[in-house]
Amino acid sequence: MNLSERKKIILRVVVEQYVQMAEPVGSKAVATELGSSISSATIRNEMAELELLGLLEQPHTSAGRIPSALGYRIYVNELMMHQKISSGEAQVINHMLGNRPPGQAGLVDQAGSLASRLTTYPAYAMAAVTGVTTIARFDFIFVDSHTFIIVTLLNNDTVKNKLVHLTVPIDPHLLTKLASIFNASFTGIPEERITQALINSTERAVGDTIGIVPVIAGFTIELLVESKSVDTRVTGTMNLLNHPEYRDIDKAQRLISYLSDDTELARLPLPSASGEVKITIGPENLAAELKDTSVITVRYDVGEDVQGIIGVIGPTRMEYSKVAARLSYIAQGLSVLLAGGDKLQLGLEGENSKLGDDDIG
Amino acid sequence: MNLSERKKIILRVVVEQYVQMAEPVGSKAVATELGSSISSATIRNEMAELELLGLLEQPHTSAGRIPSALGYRIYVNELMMHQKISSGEAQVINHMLGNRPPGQAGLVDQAGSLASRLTTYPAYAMAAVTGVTTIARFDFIFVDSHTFIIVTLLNNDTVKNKLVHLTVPIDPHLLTKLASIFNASFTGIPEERITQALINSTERAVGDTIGIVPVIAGFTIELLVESKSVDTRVTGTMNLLNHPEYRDIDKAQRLISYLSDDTELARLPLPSASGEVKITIGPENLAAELKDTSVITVRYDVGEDVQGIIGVIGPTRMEYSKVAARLSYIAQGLSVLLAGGDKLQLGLEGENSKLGDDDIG
DNA sequence: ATTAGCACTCTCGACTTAAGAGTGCTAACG
DNA sequence: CGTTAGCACTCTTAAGTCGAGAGTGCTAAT
Repeated sequence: MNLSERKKIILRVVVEQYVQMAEPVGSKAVATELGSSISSATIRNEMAELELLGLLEQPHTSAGRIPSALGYRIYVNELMMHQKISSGEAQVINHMLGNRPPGQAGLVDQAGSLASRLTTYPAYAMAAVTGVTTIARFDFIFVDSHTFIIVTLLNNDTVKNKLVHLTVPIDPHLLTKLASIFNASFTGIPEERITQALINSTERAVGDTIGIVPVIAGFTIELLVESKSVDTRVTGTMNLLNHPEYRDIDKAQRLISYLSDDTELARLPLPSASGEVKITIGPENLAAELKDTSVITVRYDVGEDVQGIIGVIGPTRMEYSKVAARLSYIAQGLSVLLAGGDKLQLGLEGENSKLGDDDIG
Repeated sequence: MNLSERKKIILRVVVEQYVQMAEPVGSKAVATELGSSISSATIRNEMAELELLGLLEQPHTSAGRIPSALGYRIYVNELMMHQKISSGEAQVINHMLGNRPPGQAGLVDQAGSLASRLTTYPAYAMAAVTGVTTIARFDFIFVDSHTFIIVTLLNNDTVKNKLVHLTVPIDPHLLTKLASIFNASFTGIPEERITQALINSTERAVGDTIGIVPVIAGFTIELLVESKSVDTRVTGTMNLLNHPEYRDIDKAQRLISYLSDDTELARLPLPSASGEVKITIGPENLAAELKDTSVITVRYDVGEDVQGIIGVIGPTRMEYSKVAARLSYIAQGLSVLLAGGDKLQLGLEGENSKLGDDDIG
């Protein structure tokens, strides 16, 4: 869009004033903001033209003007100052991502709640594993004659376990045999290849008479299926209520119920590259429920396999630059922490290593 | 409180009408509800007396009457029909508690969300472990020269694990040694008794030069501390917005922010016996924020050690009998499922056993 | 003791009005 | 020709007015 320099300035001022005040801004307000270098009458003319161009709108004849979706778009693309996060804020974010309370839900969760707190909008976080998950290794721990533990190491370096109680006694040697057979035939294969045929043949190979093989296989399948699922968390939903556009309970509720539907959230726009911030404004959203809300998402990648999204949803009247900067910073932090965070370094100069708790459970 | 039979009937009708309609009920409404066996004038007199007794209130001179907190109390204690849950509802509850999606948060979580859905009020669920948690057994699995897995079995039959990466190679024999030493000195003791002195002496006994003992000890402490924590979940907060008393956003927000404070929630009234339903009405609550909300809680016990609370918070105008019945049923279900749910039965007549996923993680 | 009747009170929505904000237009100016 | 001062006009919003409706309390009759 080719706008005169003056129109750009005026558009920017209107957007910024409106974002801050949540009320239509009039020609006079713009004039004083500009230090009265231009008269309000001139600004009136310019604003009328900006309205013709579809960048501003008038809620009613005798009110100031507010940006249209297109106006926000121009602002975001061309006029917005890309602000850097302050070093103080950076420290807060680092601190909170680093010192998450143990036993709490995972890091991604924490990132979501951090995002919603820092932006005062509802945030959602989703972590997806795009690579194929397989079991790298099985171990079976004999506890007592009626109890053993299944321990599996996945190819993404997480450990999962299950305690199994039996009603018939089990021979420790059987567990050893099970381990070697499962390690031979169930490791390194994706969930689709754990077929009933494989289970049956394994059962025969083990000489299993008490149905222990299907149980282990079932546990394995469950793990692998679960690791495929994209799980999404939404936090800070009630932040909505702080913003005047959601004083209307029904409006708030419509958005809230939209936000609590995971399948809908999965359809939100995804940034195509790691670190990229994607801003979708009002009607640019496919979902009708979001036609006057904006979505800002940022993607973070961890290695090649894992990628995740953090996003914030709020009214179109949003502090785009601030939100984008903070999200972006959080995403960076996540990439770093997730890449190296839960591997414990030992044996060097006795550094004060931190425990990751991702796999505890 | 000694009330004439007629006053009791009138009070009951007023409460029930008001609970349903959310609007003050007048003498005429009561009369028609009673099939006009008594005239509205008589009822007016009775209602005036009930107001003098402090059981009814008038929002303003020319409106109907609404129950006071005391009125609700009398209703709950003396007049309420203790309704049984319908068999259809029971089935729904059973089904949802049984078929929770794998990989989802725990059963308690599910129970909370079930409670909020069935009652249309915000619900909170909290599970507390009152017994002392200790480690029953350690195992260390050698993965490769720089990696091993810590597997611990707790005395409450859950398994926790952690993957440890090392920067220096480790000898498998060291792991065997570690296992025997940790099993000898770290099992069966509560977190308080894992002192720095114990860690130091263990380190010497192992001949640990790479700082591996403190890491394992640290993990252990973390586990035991975590197992002590009471974690509380609140679900369905947004249900509030469906109820007319929370059309006022500020009021809703005050309660919502109260609900998101775990430490406040921990102070809510607790039923003293398992299965008991405790109802706290409006100003009976200690917290000022709850002065016009009611809290219904029910306790469930699992064995001797674990006990938990499920509660529902809503406006004083609440369907007490319905909520109490449903909560009570959910609590029963939880007790049963938690007592036996995650132990897998094997080796009998090949029953179709279900996998519990509480410890998978 | 109960009830019909009635005057009284209070809320609520509809309507009116005045103030205020902001605009668009016209005419004057450099 | 672009800019600006001035002004009539429009529209929203808050405050005030008014009447209908609901429900009460009281009185008097049964």
